[in-house]
Amino acid sequence: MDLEQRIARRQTARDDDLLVDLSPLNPAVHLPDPVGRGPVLERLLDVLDPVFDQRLPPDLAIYGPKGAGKSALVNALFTHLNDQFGQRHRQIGTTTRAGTATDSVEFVHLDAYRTTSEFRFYHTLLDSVVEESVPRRGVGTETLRNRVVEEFSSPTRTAVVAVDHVSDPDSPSEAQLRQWFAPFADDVAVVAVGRSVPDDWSAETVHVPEYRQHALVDILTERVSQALASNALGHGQARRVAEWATGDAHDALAALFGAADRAEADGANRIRASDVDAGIDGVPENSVHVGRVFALPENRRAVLSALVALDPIPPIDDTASAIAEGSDLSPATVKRFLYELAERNVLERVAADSSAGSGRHPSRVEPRFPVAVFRRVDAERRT
DNA sequence: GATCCACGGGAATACACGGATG
DNA sequence: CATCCGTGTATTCCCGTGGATC
Repeated sequence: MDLEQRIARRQTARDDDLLVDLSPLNPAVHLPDPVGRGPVLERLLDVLDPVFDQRLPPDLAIYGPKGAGKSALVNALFTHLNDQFGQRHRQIGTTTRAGTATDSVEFVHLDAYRTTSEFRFYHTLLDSVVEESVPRRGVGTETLRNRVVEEFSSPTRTAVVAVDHVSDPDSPSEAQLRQWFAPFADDVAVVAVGRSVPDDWSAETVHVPEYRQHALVDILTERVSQALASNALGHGQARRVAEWATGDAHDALAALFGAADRAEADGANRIRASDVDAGIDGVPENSVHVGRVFALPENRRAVLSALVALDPIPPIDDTASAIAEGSDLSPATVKRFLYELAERNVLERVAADSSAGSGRHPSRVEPRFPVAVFRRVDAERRT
């Protein structure tokens, strides 16, 4: 957010308004400049140093616990580096390959949650590297792969490709990714971002430790200052949330988002202790990152959207038919999706009341992500 | 050059079987 | 044992694309 936007937001926000703009409290939104990450950034720049001589850096694994800001770091760093080196994209309307190509290194940030098949992998990669749009249908995986290889066969074209969320159960394995990268491995440097270093990783590694208490408070304070009217949140409350979150920025932000959402709904002009309680309460233990929920395919998100509108959530069959009612999916399909989402830990199956008759008892699904954040952000993107 | 159609990947749906439960 | 949930998987459907055909 630039200064002009901030001023505009302040102008439209009246004095007694609690909220200026909730998006800085959305854990899935990355700020352009990470707070309090100087040493790690230095380490990353050390490893990436060859790009300053237009050369490819070594492969790199960035690892650290959930909510430590790995994605935010990579996102900010790659955005800046691309402005610096990715000159190719600045050439307007240039699709010719020969002649205009300059020595440049591109920085591509992929999300493994969204690149679940070989086809999607090549599609996303190609799409972020070429100007023209890449067909999503009617074209074979091999065709896409050949086009990617062709793109990178140009001697001046190289890229640093970060793959976020590797070695997660729902992501393709690192070995799998290796295989997909293999046809043009000499022309790209791979940055694997995840909770741990992939097995058999022989290249560079950079560890991103979890936030210290005070660092997390700083982050919360910074984001709150952009999101809420001044003095809307006491310092003690920020500390309390940071303490509860034990270094996990995602959970802390989600809790504050929920607190602000509730305070606003109540017409309060500041965040009260009870709002913080409720906000914390609205973040499940071992919560799934909301960004992951938003990365789900459109129809799954629509199903979740309808699910969080149900209160209370009935047993699965009733849930499925209630959701199917307002969509063009059949109840059987919705049910299938719900089980699939539970399998992927986005939802949790819990025992529904078991007093009913014979046979196996149905269950119910509960969200395992911060519902307040999802609900509000989802509603916004729908309008 | 216009039209047609087979192809490909993925999503939706159907279906069947295994196993939990009383 | 009867019943019905959960899950794996086969099948159908969808829909752009690009080459074949005329």
